[in-house]
Amino acid sequence: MADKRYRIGEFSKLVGLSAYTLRYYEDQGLILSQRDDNGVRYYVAEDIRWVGFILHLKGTGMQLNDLKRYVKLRAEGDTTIAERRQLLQRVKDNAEAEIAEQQMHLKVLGHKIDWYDGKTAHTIDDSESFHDYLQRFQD
Amino acid sequence: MADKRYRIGEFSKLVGLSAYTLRYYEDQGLILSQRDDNGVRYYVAEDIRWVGFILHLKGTGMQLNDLKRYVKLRAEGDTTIAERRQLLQRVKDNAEAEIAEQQMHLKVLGHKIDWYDGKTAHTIDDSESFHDYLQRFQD
DNA sequence: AAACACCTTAGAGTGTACTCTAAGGCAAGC
DNA sequence: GCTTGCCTTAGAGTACACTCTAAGGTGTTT
Repeated sequence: MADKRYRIGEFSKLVGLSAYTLRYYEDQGLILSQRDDNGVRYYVAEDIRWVGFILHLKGTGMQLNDLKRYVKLRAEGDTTIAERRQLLQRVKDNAEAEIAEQQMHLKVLGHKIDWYDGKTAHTIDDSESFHDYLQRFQD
Repeated sequence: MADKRYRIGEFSKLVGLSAYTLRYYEDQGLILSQRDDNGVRYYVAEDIRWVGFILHLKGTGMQLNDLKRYVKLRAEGDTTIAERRQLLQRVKDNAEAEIAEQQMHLKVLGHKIDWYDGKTAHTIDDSESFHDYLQRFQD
């Protein structure tokens, strides 16, 4: 495996981030790239995995600031593992709380859709407001 | 029930939106308010429920634009019920897809935390990278 | 030799949803 | 009579994460 080199255009398609964003992330310290003899960026397989992991973190709602802090800690070596773990745990707890809240809101939205269906099918009395209807599901 | 009137300051605390935001939402057509003899806004119990519902929709990730469209349709009367239902269904599908994605990302984040724990407790071999470790959970 | 892909710095622009200020004014309560 | 809370319009500011342009350049491919 002669460690294939990907230039920014190819890498961009590979990871699904624009070249702009890749340079921006590099500026921000999230990504590193190597350079060939002409100063042109290139990336290797390892970088695909790293960007992939960053995208997992971003996908949980982790913000750039926290991501930067995480990357900084990582660069400081194994002594920061506990701190990194803690940071990720906080992000995880946060994300889970947000999902729980969203699901609660979705429940109401689902009831509203059902209510429309009931009205349309006349299986819900014309006089029953959505607010009254919702009361039926107080659990 | 002499329909208690809430002025914007009190209402703001009640629904958890700043007075600025309430006026902004009114500008945007999401909320209506009534006025007393001096032109001062007031809200009634029904408005609490309406704002509550709006917050449920917002909480699912529905954007202001869609919210505006929804409110506009609502104002057009019963003939738009099918369209409203469709709009809400789209929002619901979207939200559910987003949650599913977030949960997928959260899974990886969870594994990373476990991996840190394994490293710290030395139950994961020093030589095993996170990427290798992750392979164990390919389901 | 032209087209193409890349490089740089610095800064402007985009979208979303607020959030606040300025500058004027009215009405009720202490 | 002063403070407090409200009113208006219009516009500026904030936060986040990009996204793009300008204006110059290098090196490779057709």
